[in-house]
Amino acid sequence: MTATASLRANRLPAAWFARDALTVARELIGCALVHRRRAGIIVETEAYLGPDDLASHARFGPTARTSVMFGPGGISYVYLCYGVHQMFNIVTGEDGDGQAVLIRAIAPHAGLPADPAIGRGPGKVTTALLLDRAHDRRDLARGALFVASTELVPELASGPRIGVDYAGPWAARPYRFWWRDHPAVSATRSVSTRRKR
DNA sequence: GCGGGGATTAACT
DNA sequence: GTTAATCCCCGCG
Repeated sequence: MTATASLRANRLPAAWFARDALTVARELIGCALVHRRRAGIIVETEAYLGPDDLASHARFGPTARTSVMFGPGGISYVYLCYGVHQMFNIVTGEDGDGQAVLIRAIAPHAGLPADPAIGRGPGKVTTALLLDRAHDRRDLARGALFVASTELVPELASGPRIGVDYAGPWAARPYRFWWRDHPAVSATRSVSTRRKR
């Protein structure tokens, strides 16, 4: 059995994503993000809570681009940032919530060079896994793109999200989560820490 | 239509 | 620390 085939047996179902973005963002750390024969361990995420969250694309309500965020959890949301980089997000919560989690960094796991920089940063995540906007609105409960649980038990840290200084009071809230001291994390700024489970 | 800005990155100084 | 690359989306008219 190949590495990604065994991960497939641990694919997370749609119901796993039908929870609030903060919970999903925390619990995604240590899970595997898999696309075809490539897989990375998620080591950094950010939660975006809904239309009230002034850092979120959902702040304008559903639009042609962001309507997927207002659907049920477990669907991908991929968009282009700065005209250059593709960002991979997972919609969470119930239909109508507008919540999502951005995957900011992965550590190489299968089918990738053993270089911690390969998935360090949100634009690098999509490059490493060969994802682009063609993978927008995919159902992660089916198909070649999915998330799988692992036996890993990361030590979690949290702090403010990156690059959202325009979001007023929302900018400082600790909605970013990462695997503490992991070499594949894109920034090392630490505000608080806690242990998983 | 038009204009401003952004959930970034790498390659500078 | 600063900046260029590069383009779609959104809000407004």
